[in-house]
Amino acid sequence: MSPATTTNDLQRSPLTADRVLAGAIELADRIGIESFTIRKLATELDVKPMTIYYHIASKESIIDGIVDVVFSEIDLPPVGTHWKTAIRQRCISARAVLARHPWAPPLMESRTSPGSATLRHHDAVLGCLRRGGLSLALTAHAYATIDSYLYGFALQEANLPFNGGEEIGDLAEAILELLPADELPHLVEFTTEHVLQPGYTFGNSFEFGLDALLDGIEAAATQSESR
Amino acid sequence: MSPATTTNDLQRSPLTADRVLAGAIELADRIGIESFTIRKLATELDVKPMTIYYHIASKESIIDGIVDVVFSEIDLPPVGTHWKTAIRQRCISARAVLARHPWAPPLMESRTSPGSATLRHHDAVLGCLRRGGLSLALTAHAYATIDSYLYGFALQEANLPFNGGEEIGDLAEAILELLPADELPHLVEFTTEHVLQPGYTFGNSFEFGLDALLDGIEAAATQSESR
DNA sequence: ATCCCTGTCGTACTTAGTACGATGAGTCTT
DNA sequence: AAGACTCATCGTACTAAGTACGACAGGGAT
Repeated sequence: MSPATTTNDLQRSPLTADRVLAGAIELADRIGIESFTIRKLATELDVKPMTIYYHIASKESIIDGIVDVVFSEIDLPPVGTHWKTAIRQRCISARAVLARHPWAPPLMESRTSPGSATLRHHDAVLGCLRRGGLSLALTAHAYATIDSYLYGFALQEANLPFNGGEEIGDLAEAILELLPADELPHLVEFTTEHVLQPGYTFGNSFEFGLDALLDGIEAAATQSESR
Repeated sequence: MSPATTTNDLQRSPLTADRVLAGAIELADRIGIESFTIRKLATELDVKPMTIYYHIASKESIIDGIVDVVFSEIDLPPVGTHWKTAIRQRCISARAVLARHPWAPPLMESRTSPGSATLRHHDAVLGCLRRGGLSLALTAHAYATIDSYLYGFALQEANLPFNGGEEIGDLAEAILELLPADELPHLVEFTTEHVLQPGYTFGNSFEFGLDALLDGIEAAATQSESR
């Protein structure tokens, strides 16, 4: 048997930086970013830890890389649509992406070396607002505000101590037993009469807030136009 | 010399959980939460690492504790004021507090065992909205939305790669050199014509967004009232 | 005097990031 | 074909950090 054709590790295609990032995202999605370690990633990739360091410089640069991948997954605001609609679509896409990657929100705004997908994303959003007629100053305000809402919402949604709609009851009841009901009447009311009601989901509030925000921004935009 | 009165470590009052938390906050403010270690905290408190573990259960419980302290620093919405004004005040106070403790935003919404100050804070905000006449459902939406904005903004503000108004130029220019200007025209325009202009601060956008949001919520509230 | 409680600490184990250099499999040159 | 060079992988080992376990000192209380 010729040594080139019949090896039993055919799937041993050489590791690449991209495969490291893909594996890292999968692992982070599964176990969370706090328990994410190079050693576990190596096991996941069927490789020894130090092999990873041939392809990437450090754990930090892996974080940089996967954050950029997350940005690349978010739909850009479509061109040729009214800015409000376009931004709305982009925000809804972003929320879906961030829900897939709950570890991402705290990281996305804290990277000091943005990747190319990140830069392209920001450029597209800025372009959308500018083409919509917003001034530079208003664009800055709008972008800061919208992304604050987006990341804040995703941050909260990702970190809720419950995930679907089952555990929430147990948790809420456990907390309710701990806390002095007479001192925290509104929290008790809120929990029992709203959160514990069937059908409640935190995520329900997303579009409410998004629309409130976009309306407010549009109002400010038309107002500053006519001034 | 009597051994009781003349010791040279008079300040050696026994360590308490509160002093551990206070020291932890100071240290985190100074060096950031990522480099915060029990060993450094021990040095700061002039004590050996294991002494800390007599007063607190784990590093995680320190985090729980200092997050609760941060909540306690935020002004509660004043009672007897219109909900919009009261919430506005509370948000402005919160932003100031979170700016003092830049490590806090990503943690505040991710604790599964909230402290008593945290619970009291949430109760006060919920009470403010309810007394303002908002329905339970609208209160939930409003609270989720407002806090999303708050944490998101603080998160971004805390993680900006610059701090005052000086380094921003260096950084922006460094990035500008790296990125292909013709592919990212809006980002280049935004950076050079707005961010690099004197007087620009990210924080300027806070009240703009806050008011846009509160206006939007108020509109939704009056609309659902008259329905 | 004995016992015990409280607060502090020394030692040591574990997990994790990663520096350094060795090694085997191609590939290229002469 | 033989040596040289590159690529990708890995073994070893150092360092930093969280923390389990138990020793120990000093000051009551019996």
